[in-house]
Amino acid sequence: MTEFCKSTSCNDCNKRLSLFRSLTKEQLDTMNESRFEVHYAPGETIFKQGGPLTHIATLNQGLAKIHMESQGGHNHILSVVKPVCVIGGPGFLVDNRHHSTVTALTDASACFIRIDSFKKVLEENSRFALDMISYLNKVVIRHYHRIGNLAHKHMQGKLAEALIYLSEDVFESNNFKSHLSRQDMAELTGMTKESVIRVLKEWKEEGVVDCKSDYFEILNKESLVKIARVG
Amino acid sequence: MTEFCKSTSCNDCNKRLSLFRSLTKEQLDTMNESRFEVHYAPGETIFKQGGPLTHIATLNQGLAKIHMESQGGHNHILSVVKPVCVIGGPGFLVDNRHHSTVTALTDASACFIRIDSFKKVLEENSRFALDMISYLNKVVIRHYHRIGNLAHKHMQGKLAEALIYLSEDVFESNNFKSHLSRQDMAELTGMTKESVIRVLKEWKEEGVVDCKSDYFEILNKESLVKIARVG
DNA sequence: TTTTTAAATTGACATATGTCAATATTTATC
DNA sequence: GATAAATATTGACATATGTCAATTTAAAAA
Repeated sequence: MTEFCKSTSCNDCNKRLSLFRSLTKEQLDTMNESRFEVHYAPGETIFKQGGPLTHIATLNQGLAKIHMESQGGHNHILSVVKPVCVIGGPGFLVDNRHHSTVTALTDASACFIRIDSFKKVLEENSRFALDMISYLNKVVIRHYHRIGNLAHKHMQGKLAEALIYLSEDVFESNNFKSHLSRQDMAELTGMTKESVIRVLKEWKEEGVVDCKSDYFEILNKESLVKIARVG
Repeated sequence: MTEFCKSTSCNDCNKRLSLFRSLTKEQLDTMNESRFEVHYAPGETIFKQGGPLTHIATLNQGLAKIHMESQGGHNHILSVVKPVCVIGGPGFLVDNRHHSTVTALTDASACFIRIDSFKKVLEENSRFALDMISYLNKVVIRHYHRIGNLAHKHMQGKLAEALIYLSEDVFESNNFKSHLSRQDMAELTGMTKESVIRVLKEWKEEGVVDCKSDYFEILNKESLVKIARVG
């Protein structure tokens, strides 16, 4: 059990999750004791909103969307995540419930760690706890921007922000296969799928962004950034 | 210096901030060493977005709004805070910058604690660190709802959510003096001030919410909740 | 008080964006 | 490959909501 903990590294790139950098071998073992891996097909649910939060998970392979189902039947995607990341959920140390649903967009695998193991290590290792606080603060900063975008922006601004987010934060490339349907894009931006289609068409004609199915290519980043800023 | 730390209690109600419940006398002293109090008049800036985050503050008296200035000249209010609360900011342990501006809405006083003192205590006291993680998770949960509201709701739904937020989370009463202008209400909901006025007028006629200046009274909570849910 | 300034309100109007239905295209299933 | 199902696209249309200017009211200053 002292072997390199799979739950902290990506199956593809073997990149270590920076959040876990401060853990000792013993602490990794503590988490490993309860650790198990699960594989998912596209569309399968990893965590369900409202369900009990008994485990923290790390996404080790594939792509997933974190989304919320809200009252009026409207859904919104909070983020798109790739390996290696923690998909714990903010119910941890609060109400032990999931506040969002996590769904695999591609074939994916996740490692589950019991929350009591996770908590134990947090208590033991103050460096790890500070890293966790830093991680959460980064999430909050992202939410700040998200709220700003949604509150006072036109479709073009919101969609531009979303594409820049996918390009920079998720796929780290100007052309990428998003694995997101038009409906998903709508739920990521707070628009309707028809509006997403119209703006994408407009940009295709203007040579700003090209797209075919769920494949996107940002042709004129400068324009897109300007659109995102102006709103 | 072993006297009861003002920075962790409200000057009015003397309520202790639950986040600080686990601190020992020595740890309170550590924070007290660098602690100082500042008084503000309405409209004065406590923290400025973009400025250096050198201190964490606790709001001990008065009311403040946490808001963002964004690119297109549009502002949005993230939250309205009352004593006792931490107004640290998510730049802590990230980039040590402020990501929002904090402005006093009434006469207010805040205690400043140097971030190195704060960090030192977080490192020493794992219970405190876990409380901090719990606190941040609660913030994230609130943002989830906020994002949901902004993304796919009509004016009525958004304004209803805002009034319920003020009533339940901030003022804990069905009638309250908000200290918020119509413009502030607009920035809290992602609407224009004109739209805020129109919806409030509509509700006044229907007997759902009464308001005069910045004083609000929720007359029919049930209706308001339904409006918020339907969107 | 009077004067000045800021904030709130109202109305007319433009338009951005959602809704709905029809069609086309892609993907899945047999 | 043929059929069925899901998804994407297009167009016509309604309306919610922002914009702008004028007016009223309230607050601050003199």
